[in-house]
Amino acid sequence: MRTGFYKGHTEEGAAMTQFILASFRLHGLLLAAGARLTHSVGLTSARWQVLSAVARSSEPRTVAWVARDMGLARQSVQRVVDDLAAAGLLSFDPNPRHKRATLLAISDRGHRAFEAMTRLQVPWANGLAEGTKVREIESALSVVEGLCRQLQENAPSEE
Amino acid sequence: MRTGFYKGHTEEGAAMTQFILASFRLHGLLLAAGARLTHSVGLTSARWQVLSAVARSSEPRTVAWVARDMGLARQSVQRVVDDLAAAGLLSFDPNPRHKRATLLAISDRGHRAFEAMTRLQVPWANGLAEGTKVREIESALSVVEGLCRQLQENAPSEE
DNA sequence: ACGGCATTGACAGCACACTGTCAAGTTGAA
DNA sequence: TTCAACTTGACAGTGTGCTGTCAATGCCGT
Repeated sequence: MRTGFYKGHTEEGAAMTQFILASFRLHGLLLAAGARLTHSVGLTSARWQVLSAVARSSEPRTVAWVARDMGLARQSVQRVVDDLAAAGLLSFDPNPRHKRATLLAISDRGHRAFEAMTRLQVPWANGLAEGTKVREIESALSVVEGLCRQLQENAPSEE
Repeated sequence: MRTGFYKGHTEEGAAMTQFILASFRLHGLLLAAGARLTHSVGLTSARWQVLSAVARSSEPRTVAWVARDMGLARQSVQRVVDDLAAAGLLSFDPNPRHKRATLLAISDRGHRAFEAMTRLQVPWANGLAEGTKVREIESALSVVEGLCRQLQENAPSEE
Protein backbone atom coordinates (compact mmCIF):
# COMPACT_ATOMS: atom_id res chain seq x y z
CA MET A 1 0.00 0.00 0.00
CA ARG A 2 1.40 3.34 -0.96
CA THR A 3 1.27 5.58 2.05
CA GLY A 4 2.05 9.18 1.21
CA PHE A 5 1.15 10.94 -1.99
CA TYR A 6 2.46 14.37 -1.25
CA LYS A 7 4.40 15.20 1.88
CA GLY A 8 2.21 16.83 4.46
CA HIS A 9 -0.83 14.65 4.00
CA THR A 10 -2.46 13.24 7.05
CA GLU A 11 -3.19 9.55 6.85
CA GLU A 12 -6.78 10.38 5.94
CA GLY A 13 -5.70 12.99 3.41
CA ALA A 14 -3.42 10.52 1.66
CA ALA A 15 -6.14 7.89 1.51
CA MET A 16 -8.59 10.49 0.26
CA THR A 17 -6.24 11.52 -2.53
CA GLN A 18 -5.91 7.90 -3.60
CA PHE A 19 -9.67 7.54 -3.48
CA ILE A 20 -10.21 10.62 -5.64
CA LEU A 21 -7.78 9.40 -8.29
CA ALA A 22 -9.46 6.00 -8.30
CA SER A 23 -12.84 7.73 -8.64
CA PHE A 24 -11.69 9.48 -11.79
CA ARG A 25 -10.65 6.16 -13.26
CA LEU A 26 -13.94 4.58 -12.26
CA HIS A 27 -15.86 7.39 -13.91
CA GLY A 28 -14.07 6.82 -17.19
CA LEU A 29 -14.69 3.09 -17.06
CA LEU A 30 -18.35 3.58 -16.16
CA LEU A 31 -18.80 5.89 -19.11
CA ALA A 32 -17.32 3.29 -21.42
CA ALA A 33 -19.49 0.55 -19.94
CA GLY A 34 -22.55 2.78 -20.18
CA ALA A 35 -21.79 3.47 -23.81
CA ARG A 36 -21.65 -0.26 -24.59
CA LEU A 37 -24.84 -0.84 -22.63
CA THR A 38 -26.87 1.90 -24.27
CA HIS A 39 -25.51 1.49 -27.78
CA SER A 40 -27.83 -1.30 -28.88
CA VAL A 41 -30.87 0.75 -27.88
CA GLY A 42 -29.62 3.79 -29.80
CA LEU A 43 -29.01 5.85 -26.69
CA THR A 44 -26.01 7.29 -24.86
CA SER A 45 -25.32 7.28 -21.14
CA ALA A 46 -26.35 10.89 -20.67
CA ARG A 47 -29.57 10.52 -22.67
CA TRP A 48 -30.46 7.37 -20.82
CA GLN A 49 -29.92 9.06 -17.47
CA VAL A 50 -32.10 12.01 -18.41
CA LEU A 51 -34.76 9.78 -19.94
CA SER A 52 -34.66 7.73 -16.77
CA ALA A 53 -35.11 10.79 -14.57
CA VAL A 54 -38.17 11.81 -16.57
CA ALA A 55 -39.60 8.29 -16.77
CA ARG A 56 -39.26 7.63 -13.07
CA SER A 57 -40.70 10.90 -11.76
CA SER A 58 -44.28 10.69 -10.62
CA GLU A 59 -45.16 14.15 -11.94
CA PRO A 60 -44.03 15.99 -15.09
CA ARG A 61 -40.84 17.96 -14.49
CA THR A 62 -39.20 20.93 -16.16
CA VAL A 63 -35.65 20.89 -17.50
CA ALA A 64 -34.38 22.95 -14.59
CA TRP A 65 -36.03 20.60 -12.12
CA VAL A 66 -34.40 17.54 -13.68
CA ALA A 67 -31.04 19.30 -13.66
CA ARG A 68 -31.27 20.05 -9.96
CA ASP A 69 -32.39 16.48 -9.36
CA MET A 70 -29.34 15.10 -11.16
CA GLY A 71 -26.89 17.64 -9.81
CA LEU A 72 -26.08 18.98 -13.28
CA ALA A 73 -26.15 22.41 -14.86
CA ARG A 74 -29.44 23.40 -16.39
CA GLN A 75 -27.83 23.92 -19.76
CA SER A 76 -26.32 20.45 -19.92
CA VAL A 77 -29.69 18.81 -19.39
CA GLN A 78 -31.35 21.18 -21.83
CA ARG A 79 -29.18 20.03 -24.68
CA VAL A 80 -29.68 16.35 -23.92
CA VAL A 81 -33.43 16.93 -23.65
CA ASP A 82 -33.43 18.69 -27.01
CA ASP A 83 -31.64 15.68 -28.51
CA LEU A 84 -34.15 13.29 -26.95
CA ALA A 85 -37.05 15.40 -28.24
CA ALA A 86 -35.51 15.45 -31.72
CA ALA A 87 -35.31 11.66 -31.55
CA GLY A 88 -38.96 11.50 -30.57
CA LEU A 89 -38.37 10.03 -27.13
CA LEU A 90 -39.54 13.07 -25.19
CA SER A 91 -42.01 15.83 -25.93
CA PHE A 92 -42.75 19.23 -24.41
CA ASP A 93 -46.11 19.84 -22.80
CA PRO A 94 -47.32 23.36 -22.02
CA ASN A 95 -46.95 24.29 -18.39
CA PRO A 96 -50.09 25.98 -17.02
CA ARG A 97 -47.99 27.60 -14.31
CA HIS A 98 -45.20 28.96 -16.50
CA LYS A 99 -45.26 29.88 -20.15
CA ARG A 100 -41.57 29.26 -20.88
CA ALA A 101 -40.81 26.37 -18.55
CA THR A 102 -42.52 23.59 -20.50
CA LEU A 103 -43.07 20.21 -18.90
CA LEU A 104 -41.29 17.11 -20.14
CA ALA A 105 -43.40 14.14 -21.22
CA ILE A 106 -42.11 10.75 -22.26
CA SER A 107 -43.43 9.36 -25.53
CA ASP A 108 -44.32 5.76 -26.30
CA ARG A 109 -41.02 5.32 -28.05
CA GLY A 110 -39.28 6.86 -25.07
CA HIS A 111 -41.04 4.50 -22.74
CA ARG A 112 -40.11 1.51 -24.85
CA ALA A 113 -36.45 2.62 -24.95
CA PHE A 114 -36.44 3.11 -21.20
CA GLU A 115 -37.86 -0.35 -20.60
CA ALA A 116 -35.39 -1.91 -23.00
CA MET A 117 -32.59 -0.20 -21.10
CA THR A 118 -33.95 -1.45 -17.81
CA ARG A 119 -33.87 -5.01 -19.09
CA LEU A 120 -30.19 -4.49 -19.93
CA GLN A 121 -29.18 -2.53 -16.84
CA VAL A 122 -30.62 -4.87 -14.22
CA PRO A 123 -28.53 -7.96 -15.03
CA TRP A 124 -25.51 -5.77 -15.72
CA ALA A 125 -25.69 -4.10 -12.28
CA ASN A 126 -26.39 -7.42 -10.59
CA GLY A 127 -23.39 -8.97 -12.25
CA LEU A 128 -21.14 -6.05 -11.39
CA ALA A 129 -22.22 -6.16 -7.76
CA GLU A 130 -21.85 -9.90 -7.48
CA GLY A 131 -18.98 -10.75 -5.18
CA THR A 132 -19.19 -7.49 -3.27
CA LYS A 133 -21.03 -7.50 0.02
CA VAL A 134 -24.03 -5.21 0.30
CA ARG A 135 -22.52 -3.82 3.47
CA GLU A 136 -19.34 -2.80 1.64
CA ILE A 137 -21.24 -1.16 -1.20
CA GLU A 138 -23.43 0.77 1.20
CA SER A 139 -20.42 1.84 3.23
CA ALA A 140 -18.70 3.09 0.08
CA LEU A 141 -21.93 4.80 -0.93
CA SER A 142 -22.08 6.68 2.35
CA VAL A 143 -18.47 7.82 1.93
CA VAL A 144 -19.30 9.13 -1.53
CA GLU A 145 -22.46 10.81 -0.32
CA GLY A 146 -20.60 12.40 2.56
CA LEU A 147 -18.03 13.78 0.17
CA CYS A 148 -20.75 15.10 -2.11
CA ARG A 149 -22.37 16.86 0.81
CA GLN A 150 -19.09 18.47 1.86
CA LEU A 151 -18.14 19.53 -1.64
CA GLN A 152 -21.57 20.96 -2.28
CA GLU A 153 -21.38 23.08 0.85
CA ASN A 154 -17.98 24.53 0.03
CA ALA A 155 -18.90 25.06 -3.59
CA PRO A 156 -22.24 26.52 -3.78
CA SER A 157 -21.46 29.25 -6.26
CA GLU A 158 -24.44 28.29 -8.47
CA GLU A 159 -24.54 30.16 -11.75
CA MET B 1 -32.96 4.00 2.47
CA ARG B 2 -34.42 3.42 -0.94
CA THR B 3 -34.35 -0.27 -1.66
CA GLY B 4 -35.12 -1.04 -5.27
CA PHE B 5 -34.25 1.06 -8.26
CA TYR B 6 -35.56 -1.10 -11.03
CA LYS B 7 -37.51 -4.27 -10.40
CA GLY B 8 -35.34 -7.31 -10.74
CA HIS B 9 -32.29 -5.94 -8.98
CA THR B 10 -30.68 -8.07 -6.36
CA GLU B 11 -29.95 -6.28 -3.13
CA GLU B 12 -26.36 -5.84 -4.27
CA GLY B 13 -27.44 -4.70 -7.73
CA ALA B 14 -29.70 -2.03 -6.30
CA ALA B 15 -26.99 -0.76 -3.97
CA MET B 16 -24.53 -0.79 -6.85
CA THR B 17 -26.86 1.28 -9.00
CA GLN B 18 -27.19 3.83 -6.23
CA PHE B 19 -23.44 3.87 -5.83
CA ILE B 20 -22.88 4.45 -9.53
CA LEU B 21 -25.30 7.36 -9.64
CA ALA B 22 -23.63 8.86 -6.58
CA SER B 23 -20.24 8.40 -8.24
CA PHE B 24 -21.36 10.46 -11.21
CA ARG B 25 -22.42 13.23 -8.88
CA LEU B 26 -19.13 13.02 -7.01
CA HIS B 27 -17.19 13.26 -10.25
CA GLY B 28 -18.98 16.47 -11.19
CA LEU B 29 -18.37 17.99 -7.78
CA LEU B 30 -14.71 16.95 -7.81
CA LEU B 31 -14.25 18.58 -11.19
CA ALA B 32 -15.71 21.81 -9.87
CA ALA B 33 -13.55 21.67 -6.74
CA GLY B 34 -10.48 20.89 -8.83
CA ALA B 35 -11.21 23.86 -11.05
CA ARG B 36 -11.37 26.19 -8.04
CA LEU B 37 -8.21 24.68 -6.62
CA THR B 38 -6.15 24.97 -9.78
CA HIS B 39 -7.50 28.28 -11.00
CA SER B 40 -5.19 30.49 -8.94
CA VAL B 41 -2.13 28.69 -10.31
CA GLY B 42 -3.31 29.08 -13.89
CA LEU B 43 -3.91 25.39 -14.37
CA THR B 44 -6.91 23.12 -14.89
CA SER B 45 -7.65 19.79 -13.27
CA ALA B 46 -6.57 17.75 -16.26
CA ARG B 47 -3.36 19.71 -16.78
CA TRP B 48 -2.52 19.44 -13.13
CA GLN B 49 -3.08 15.68 -13.18
CA VAL B 50 -0.86 15.22 -16.20
CA LEU B 51 1.79 17.57 -14.84
CA SER B 52 1.63 15.64 -11.61
CA ALA B 53 2.09 12.30 -13.36
CA VAL B 54 5.19 13.63 -15.12
CA ALA B 55 6.58 15.35 -12.04
CA ARG B 56 6.20 12.34 -9.80
CA SER B 57 7.64 9.72 -12.12
CA SER B 58 11.21 8.78 -11.38
CA GLU B 59 12.14 8.43 -15.05
CA PRO B 60 11.07 10.44 -18.10
CA ARG B 61 7.89 9.05 -19.66
CA THR B 62 6.31 9.23 -23.07
CA VAL B 63 2.77 10.48 -23.68
CA ALA B 64 1.51 6.95 -24.24
CA TRP B 65 3.08 5.79 -21.02
CA VAL B 66 1.44 8.55 -19.00
CA ALA B 67 -1.90 7.76 -20.63
CA ARG B 68 -1.71 4.12 -19.64
CA ASP B 69 -0.64 5.14 -16.17
CA MET B 70 -3.68 7.37 -15.78
CA GLY B 71 -6.11 5.04 -17.51
CA LEU B 72 -6.85 7.55 -20.26
CA ALA B 73 -6.71 7.47 -24.03
CA ARG B 74 -3.40 8.39 -25.55
CA GLN B 75 -5.00 11.20 -27.54
CA SER B 76 -6.52 12.89 -24.49
CA VAL B 77 -3.18 13.10 -22.74
CA GLN B 78 -1.47 14.22 -25.93
CA ARG B 79 -3.65 17.30 -26.21
CA VAL B 80 -3.18 18.25 -22.57
CA VAL B 81 0.56 17.73 -22.91
CA ASP B 82 0.63 19.97 -25.98
CA ASP B 83 -1.19 22.65 -23.97
CA LEU B 84 1.28 22.30 -21.11
CA ALA B 85 4.20 22.50 -23.53
CA ALA B 86 2.71 25.61 -25.12
CA ALA B 87 2.45 27.13 -21.66
CA GLY B 88 6.09 26.30 -21.05
CA LEU B 89 5.48 23.89 -18.20
CA LEU B 90 6.65 20.80 -20.05
CA SER B 91 9.14 20.21 -22.82
CA PHE B 92 9.91 17.35 -25.16
CA ASP B 93 13.26 15.62 -24.97
CA PRO B 94 14.50 13.34 -27.72
CA ASN B 95 14.11 9.67 -26.95
CA PRO B 96 17.25 7.68 -27.78
CA ARG B 97 15.15 4.54 -28.02
CA HIS B 98 12.41 5.88 -30.29
CA LYS B 99 12.49 8.74 -32.78
CA ARG B 100 8.82 9.68 -32.60
CA ALA B 101 7.99 8.92 -28.98
CA THR B 102 9.70 11.90 -27.35
CA LEU B 103 10.19 11.98 -23.61
CA LEU B 104 8.39 14.48 -21.40
CA ALA B 105 10.47 16.75 -19.20
CA ILE B 106 9.17 19.20 -16.65
CA SER B 107 10.51 22.75 -16.84
CA ASP B 108 11.35 25.04 -13.95
CA ARG B 109 8.05 26.81 -14.37
CA GLY B 110 6.30 23.47 -14.44
CA HIS B 111 8.02 22.41 -11.28
CA ARG B 112 7.08 25.63 -9.53
CA ALA B 113 3.45 25.25 -10.62
CA PHE B 114 3.42 21.66 -9.42
CA GLU B 115 4.80 22.64 -6.03
CA ALA B 116 2.33 25.50 -5.71
CA MET B 117 -0.47 23.03 -6.45
CA THR B 118 0.88 20.62 -3.87
CA ARG B 119 0.77 23.34 -1.25
CA LEU B 120 -2.91 23.86 -2.11
CA GLN B 121 -3.91 20.23 -2.52
CA VAL B 122 -2.49 18.89 0.73
CA PRO B 123 -4.58 20.97 3.13
CA TRP B 124 -7.58 20.64 0.85
CA ALA B 125 -7.42 16.84 0.85
CA ASN B 126 -6.73 16.75 4.57
CA GLY B 127 -9.75 18.94 5.22
CA LEU B 128 -11.96 16.90 2.97
CA ALA B 129 -10.91 13.68 4.67
CA GLU B 130 -11.30 15.07 8.16
CA GLY B 131 -14.18 13.39 9.91
CA THR B 132 -13.95 10.23 7.83
CA LYS B 133 -12.13 7.28 9.28
CA VAL B 134 -9.12 6.01 7.36
CA ARG B 135 -10.64 2.57 7.51
CA GLU B 136 -13.80 3.76 5.75
CA ILE B 137 -11.90 5.59 3.06
CA GLU B 138 -9.71 2.59 2.39
CA SER B 139 -12.71 0.29 2.29
CA ALA B 140 -14.43 2.57 -0.21
CA LEU B 141 -11.19 2.72 -2.18
CA SER B 142 -11.03 -1.04 -2.42
CA VAL B 143 -14.64 -1.16 -3.65
CA VAL B 144 -13.80 1.38 -6.35
CA GLU B 145 -10.64 -0.46 -7.31
CA GLY B 146 -12.51 -3.74 -7.48
CA LEU B 147 -15.07 -2.18 -9.79
CA CYS B 148 -12.33 -0.73 -11.97
CA ARG B 149 -10.73 -4.14 -12.25
CA GLN B 150 -14.00 -5.79 -13.23
CA LEU B 151 -14.93 -3.10 -15.74
CA GLN B 152 -11.49 -3.19 -17.28
CA GLU B 153 -11.68 -6.93 -17.80
CA ASN B 154 -15.07 -6.80 -19.47
CA ALA B 155 -14.11 -3.83 -21.56
CA PRO B 156 -10.76 -4.40 -22.95
CA SER B 157 -11.45 -3.33 -26.51
CA GLU B 158 -8.49 -0.94 -26.53
CA GLU B 159 -8.32 1.14 -29.68
C1' DA C 1 17.12 -8.76 -44.77
C1' DC C 2 12.51 -8.83 -45.01
C1' DG C 3 7.75 -8.17 -43.78
C1' DG C 4 3.87 -8.39 -40.66
C1' DC C 5 2.41 -6.48 -36.20
C1' DA C 6 2.18 -3.42 -32.36
C1' DT C 7 3.20 1.18 -30.76
C1' DT C 8 3.25 6.01 -31.26
C1' DG C 9 2.14 10.76 -32.60
C1' DA C 10 -0.96 13.60 -35.32
C1' DC C 11 -5.30 15.17 -36.91
C1' DA C 12 -10.35 15.28 -37.24
C1' DG C 13 -14.76 14.85 -35.28
C1' DC C 14 -18.20 13.69 -31.52
C1' DA C 15 -20.40 13.63 -26.68
C1' DC C 16 -20.81 15.83 -22.54
C1' DA C 17 -20.48 19.11 -18.84
C1' DC C 18 -19.17 23.68 -17.64
C1' DT C 19 -19.43 29.00 -17.62
C1' DG C 20 -21.21 33.43 -19.19
C1' DT C 21 -24.76 36.17 -21.01
C1' DC C 22 -29.28 37.68 -22.53
C1' DA C 23 -34.26 37.99 -22.78
C1' DA C 24 -38.77 36.22 -21.37
C1' DG C 25 -41.57 35.05 -17.66
C1' DT C 26 -42.87 34.82 -12.57
C1' DT C 27 -43.01 36.33 -7.88
C1' DG C 28 -43.03 39.23 -4.00
C1' DA C 29 -42.27 43.42 -1.50
C1' DA C 30 -42.63 48.40 -1.38
C1' DT D 1 -49.37 48.64 -9.24
C1' DT D 2 -44.94 48.86 -10.08
C1' DC D 3 -40.36 47.43 -9.96
C1' DA D 4 -36.47 44.57 -8.39
C1' DA D 5 -35.04 39.84 -7.88
C1' DC D 6 -35.34 35.26 -9.13
C1' DT D 7 -36.20 31.53 -12.47
C1' DT D 8 -36.08 29.62 -16.92
C1' DG D 9 -34.84 28.75 -21.71
C1' DA D 10 -31.65 29.89 -25.41
C1' DC D 11 -27.21 30.63 -27.44
C1' DA D 12 -22.20 30.89 -27.60
C1' DG D 13 -17.83 29.35 -26.22
C1' DT D 14 -14.41 26.25 -23.47
C1' DG D 15 -12.30 22.03 -21.44
C1' DT D 16 -11.99 17.12 -21.32
C1' DG D 17 -12.60 12.72 -22.78
C1' DC D 18 -13.71 9.49 -26.51
C1' DT D 19 -13.32 7.07 -31.28
C1' DG D 20 -11.47 6.64 -35.96
C1' DT D 21 -7.87 7.02 -39.16
C1' DC D 22 -3.23 7.70 -41.06
C1' DA D 23 1.72 7.55 -41.41
C1' DA D 24 6.05 6.89 -39.04
C1' DT D 25 8.66 4.01 -36.11
C1' DG D 26 10.26 -0.02 -33.65
C1' DC D 27 10.09 -5.08 -32.79
C1' DC D 28 10.36 -9.75 -33.90
C1' DG D 29 9.81 -14.10 -36.37
C1' DT D 30 10.91 -16.13 -40.61
